[in-house]
Amino acid sequence: MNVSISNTSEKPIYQQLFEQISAQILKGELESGYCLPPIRQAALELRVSVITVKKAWEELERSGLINTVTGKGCFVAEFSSDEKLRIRNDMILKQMESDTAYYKSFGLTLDEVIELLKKNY
Amino acid sequence: MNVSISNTSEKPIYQQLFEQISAQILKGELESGYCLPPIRQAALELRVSVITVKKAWEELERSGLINTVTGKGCFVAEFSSDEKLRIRNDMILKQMESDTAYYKSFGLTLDEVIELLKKNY
DNA sequence: TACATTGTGCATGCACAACATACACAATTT
DNA sequence: AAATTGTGTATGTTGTGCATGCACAATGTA
Repeated sequence: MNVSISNTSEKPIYQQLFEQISAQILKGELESGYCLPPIRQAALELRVSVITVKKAWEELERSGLINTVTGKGCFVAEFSSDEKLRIRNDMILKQMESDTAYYKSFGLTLDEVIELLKKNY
Repeated sequence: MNVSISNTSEKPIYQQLFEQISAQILKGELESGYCLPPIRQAALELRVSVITVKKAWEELERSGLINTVTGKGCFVAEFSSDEKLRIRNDMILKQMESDTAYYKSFGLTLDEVIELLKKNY
């Protein structure tokens, strides 16, 4: 469990959790079959409610990233590297769509965006 | 009033309004001194509540983009092109910071991000 | 079976978005 | 001046989503 949550962030806690665990799975930091910590333990560790953790785990389940077994635990799903890459790109593209919409609304060109990115990445 | 709002968007209506009007002012589409439509008329036109419009106008006021005069109306503030550009860049940079944080969390390099941008902008 | 550990379901509190309505102030008309 | 119209403002209500605690069900182990 290598995650850090911010209570001041505008993003809901469960979403921060979901995003960080997702990234770790898709980057390969958490291997297939790995058992996530029990929601109670995670909740204790992160100082949030069990339900908040559960909600994040639910999102992971719905995205097909983990398999939940009542009474046993939550395990990172099995999928190929290709599949992993596809899911990662889907997530990133979905995010990028809304990002670019914002930039476009201010009249930015592609080159301007790239210029700003180079300065701030 | 050339704005379009989506009731299904995850973003609050007042924020959609704020972002679109902001962009129009900073792009120069709405000139200094221009009088925004009365909140009642805008509300009627957009089929939302007066209060939703007011909230968006309040954000504009707080950002220094308009001046509100009770009984008269809301007017686009006076500022130089330089100032306009500065505000625009501030808004975009603030957004880009959180965007890039997301990309980085998935382990994307700057080049990968630029590649994706070129494909989808 | 008995018990501990795991995830699940339900009811609550709180904050915020959106709404309808009524109010207060300024400009105009009479 | 007083009344009317047009403007933004304030109050109170409703619905939705985040976060919570506690009791329940399913699984594994002694």
